[in-house]
Amino acid sequence: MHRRHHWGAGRADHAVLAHDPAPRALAHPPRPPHRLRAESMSAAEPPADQRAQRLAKVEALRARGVDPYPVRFDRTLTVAEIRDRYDAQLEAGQELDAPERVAGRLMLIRRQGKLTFATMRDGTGSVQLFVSDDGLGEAGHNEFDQLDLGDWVGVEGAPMKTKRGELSVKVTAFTLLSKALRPLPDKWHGLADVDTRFRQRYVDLIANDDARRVFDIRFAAVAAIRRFLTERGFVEVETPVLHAVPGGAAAEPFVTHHNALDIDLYLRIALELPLKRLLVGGFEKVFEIGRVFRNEGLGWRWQPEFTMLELYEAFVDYTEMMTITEEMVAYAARESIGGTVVETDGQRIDLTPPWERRTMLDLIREHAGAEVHPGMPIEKLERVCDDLEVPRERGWDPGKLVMEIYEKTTESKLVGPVFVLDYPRDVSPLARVHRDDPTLVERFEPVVRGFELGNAFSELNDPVDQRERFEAQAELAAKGDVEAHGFDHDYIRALEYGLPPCGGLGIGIDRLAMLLAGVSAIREVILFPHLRPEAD
RNA sequence: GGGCCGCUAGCUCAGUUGGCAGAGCAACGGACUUUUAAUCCGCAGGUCCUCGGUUCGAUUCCGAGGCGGCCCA
Repeated sequence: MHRRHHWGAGRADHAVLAHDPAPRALAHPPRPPHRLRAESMSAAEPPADQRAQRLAKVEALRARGVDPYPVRFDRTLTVAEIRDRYDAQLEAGQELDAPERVAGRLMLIRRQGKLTFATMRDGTGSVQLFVSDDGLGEAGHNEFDQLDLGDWVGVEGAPMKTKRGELSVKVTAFTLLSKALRPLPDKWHGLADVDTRFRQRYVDLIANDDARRVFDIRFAAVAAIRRFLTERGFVEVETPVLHAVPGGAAAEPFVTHHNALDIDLYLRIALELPLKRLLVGGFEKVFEIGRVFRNEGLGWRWQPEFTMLELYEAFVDYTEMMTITEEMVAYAARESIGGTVVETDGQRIDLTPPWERRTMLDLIREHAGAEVHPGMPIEKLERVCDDLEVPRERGWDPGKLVMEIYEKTTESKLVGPVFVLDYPRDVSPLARVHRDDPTLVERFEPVVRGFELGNAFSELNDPVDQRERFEAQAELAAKGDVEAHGFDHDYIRALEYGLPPCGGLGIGIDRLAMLLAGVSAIREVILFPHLRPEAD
């Protein structure tokens, strides 16, 4: 049984008492209306600071024995349920007499003489509150008018429709549920300052409807992916975030330290190697959705931590990964945005399978007009680079040059969705050599809107070949490449027990969310993106 | 890391060719019993990001720094 201060008056009061287990008339007898302001501050010199004014209200409430932060409120319906149940059956001007209890945040208040209209929002939507002396009594109405925008309130009242036909709750009792000390941003313009939007995402979510929409899409898509994979027999697993040898991608890791063992550990840069160990162990279809960390700059599509989906399936190759990718992304789109067509930047992109499949070399020919191949003499490739004004560094091998040409001249032009197939072997130390060309690997990236959504291989399962690839990476590391793949001896040992032939796929969940929500910055799809710390 | 741009009231934004700092919303006081970003009248609210410099005087000009944005690497 919980006490609450629930304002009601006159005949409405009895309706409250009838089903309120804590008779508030005993705990908090009605008292004459009074102005908080008059008792807490001088009329001639009101505090300028809105927060101070609201704090004074909190103190005034406490002084009268009213808890401005009561422990709970039992509602009978959500706002959406009120709307579903009563919107169609009420006509303008009609009132019911069966009260409901709803709770939410006050978003707008319109005072019209002796009436007060307020817009209250909960997690499901907004509904208007109709407050009058008739319903709440003069004292209760005065008390209601002490509420501020942003306050959480619980109200009791019957559904009604105003003369203009607006579905409302005719308030016969109310409780302050949580006093907001800070004023909301501009009710029309919302919160626009980019810095503040990300630092104080909670305010962004209150003030900007679009912020909430983006996250609803993201989390609906993630839930859909889980369903999609689970229904196909994939098992969701969890593998360590702390790695002794960071691997599975080309990236610089974050370093941390384990005190008891006195060793440095690395935050994972990919999920890949532990998951493939599971296939060695006999799992045939596994996936993990998890945070990975890469120690690089912040940019419109870069964040130091982001979310990856990786999945591995035994006995299949990368062509099966293409099928899974296009079907899974289309499913996630239907479940999150209701269709497979996304429109952004004036571009209309149809994610309906099947997606186009093109080799990287073919796409470079089309978009850069250059004939390249990782089997070409390196001097020739360097000349192509220079002709195309693609910056290169001394020591790059042919595969790296081809990859760089692709990334600088072609990738951003691909609207897609398109599977870019068959990458140079030199830049793909974990992928199986291509069945038709020893300088390539069986790898693809799904590309949409000019950037890759993920990465997939026919996985390399030959331990001798894998050892040679790691050795090549170690040479790069010795030359100073901080992104070279670490030599993971245990991974080689695992392969020596036998990894079945398998396909693997990684999808950048943040990038997928960007695509589905139609936003162009990764920060928009991450609830609390990293920024430089605020100055004190 | 480099270049350019921004930082002014709680929020959204003007503005000052160097001389008491402006609006809308929010707040505060008032009018209004069916509003919808209500309207109307009145009234308050500022470390003009920070620190230095120039100047009789700096929010404005100069320099350094902080945070953010865009472009480039």
